[in-house]
Order: sequence, then structure tokens, then C-alpha cells
Amino acid sequence: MTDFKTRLNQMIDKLKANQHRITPQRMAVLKILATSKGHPSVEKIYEQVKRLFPTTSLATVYKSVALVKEFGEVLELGFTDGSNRYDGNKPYPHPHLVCTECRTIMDPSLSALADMTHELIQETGFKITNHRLDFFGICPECQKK
Amino acid sequence: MTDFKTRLNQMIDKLKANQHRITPQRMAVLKILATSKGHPSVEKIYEQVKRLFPTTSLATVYKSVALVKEFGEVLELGFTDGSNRYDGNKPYPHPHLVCTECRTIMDPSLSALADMTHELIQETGFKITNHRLDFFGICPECQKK
DNA sequence: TTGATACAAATAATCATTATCAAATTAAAT
DNA sequence: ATTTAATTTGATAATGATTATTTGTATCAA
Repeated sequence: MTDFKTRLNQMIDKLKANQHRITPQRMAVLKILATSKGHPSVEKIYEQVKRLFPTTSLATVYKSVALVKEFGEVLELGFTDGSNRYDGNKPYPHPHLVCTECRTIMDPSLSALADMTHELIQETGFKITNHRLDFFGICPECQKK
Repeated sequence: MTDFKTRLNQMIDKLKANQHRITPQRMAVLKILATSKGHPSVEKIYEQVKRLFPTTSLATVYKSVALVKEFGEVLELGFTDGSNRYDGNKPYPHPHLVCTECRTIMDPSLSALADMTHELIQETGFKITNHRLDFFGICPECQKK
């Protein structure tokens, strides 16, 4: 089975297991979240869903995204400028690399982060439950321009 | 000179150098930003300013904070839940440790972050201009309860 | 002191997100 | 297949933090 179908089924199972229905609109949102590599915004998801179901309301997309978020099946990335982006592929905390020119968001691999977290726990006595790490900059493409 | 006065003077100089006036209300906001170790919100700043100048408008506080932010003299920490907090002591990017119970925000020292940034630049070719690193958890005090 | 400009206060506007609610749809039971 | 009870949708209103607007006031340099 493809990777995205595994993710999709995981989302569906999670909803079904909690007495939530899989409607066509909701399924469309789930598919987009499971497929998109580009960390889409609600508006972007809305645009795509409307192609399949033109009468879909923006509120429905918000509610569907909130639902999968509630069950930990999507990662919400809120930014200071108000834009929220979503990652349904890796719904757990991980670092992001944001190009401030073209708004592309990438997932760099930074293995040292785990060590840093452990160091932090040792030093502060905190029980760490979550984290957020974003780097902002200009991607190679945008630097050329 | 005390540390906070140095910070305060730096803020004042930056504003004056850019043809901005130091009004009593604005001075009060600057002092709070330079003094507070607790990463205050706009509302918290507003409360304090009103003690000195009861007629102060919330909009004035927003504008004052936005002004010092414009000149890089305060660090804005926007959170997903909509709450914005400000750091006038260290107005440059640095890691934060947030207790999700009592909303206390601390500044842990994580020297490994610089190495991680360099590694990222090597691997991606990005020109890194900014970053944001937050750890969320329960502080030792709140764990006792 | 004056004059030009910036600023403060009060309030209206904005905009992303959330809440509301009647009508439609769903999944399960008969 | 129908029925049924609950959930979901779609349209729209409400929310709330932040920003813009406006008018009168305070500031600073000459």
C-alpha cells in the first residue's frame, strides 16, 4: 500500500473509532491532508475541495481540519502573521524550514534535536510534552532572483 | 549602569534616531518591556501603564509595542492560541521553555542550537534570517500539584 | 511662543476563526 | 429497503485580537 493511503486509512480509522462519520466532503479534506507535501492552508484545502464539491462551505473545511487535529492526525503550524498551515503526513512535532519569499515549507532532518530536548529536561526538571522549531530564511531558488 | 537602564536607553535612542518622540505613555511601555523578565502580553502591559496613566488607550500600547518591534528592540512571541508575548530584554531569537499550566516562560540556554543552524545551512543552501524554538511542558512547581 | 508634526484616545473596521441552527445526510436498526 | 436518531452540512452571524481612522492634544525645534 502506498504511504499516503496508510495515512489516509489511519485518519479514517481514528474518526470512525470515535463515532465520527466519513462524509464525501470530509473524505476530500482527509485526502488532501494525507497527500499534500506542501503544508497547505485552510484556504488552499478549501479551494481543492470545492473543485469536487462546489457547494462546500469554508466552515466545513475548518471543522474537518479541527476534527483530525483533535485526534492528533494532523500537525497545525500557526504563524505570527496569522497564517495557519497543516501537515497531515507527519502529524507529530518536527522542525520546519520556511522560505519567507515564496512561503514554501520544508522538513529538514535535524537529529541533534532529540539530544537537546534531553539536555533541557536534565537542566530544568520540566516534563516536556511538545515543541516547535522553525527556521526562516531564503531558499536557494529565491536567492537567485 | 544597571542592565535594564542600558536596554531602556538603547530603545529610546533607537526611537529618537528615527524621529519618534518619547511620550510619557510610550516611556512607560518601554520601561515595562525593558524591565519585565516574565514575557508580558499586551494586556499585561496595558494594565501596568494604566496605573500610571489611567486614560491610556489599549491602541496606544499596541502602537508603542509595534514601534519598538519595528526597530528590532523587542522580540514578539506569537502562539497558536492567539496569545502574543513580548521580550524586551533579549530582542533577538532565542529558545523558550513554556509551562502550559501556569504560562510561565523561561529562557533556557541551549548552545547546541548554533551548530544545528550551521548544519542546516550546509545541507539546504538556505540563507537563514530568523528562527523560533519553543519547548512546551510542565514546570517542576506545577508537577507537584 | 509658535508652528509643524507626531501622538493619544476613542472608536470603528478588519479578518481569520468559531458558533449557531435549520435542513440534509449518514450509519445502524428494523 | 425503510425507518430512525444523531451527526453533518451550508449559510450566516458572532467573536476577539489587532489595526485603521479621526480629531483633538502634546511635543520639539527654531
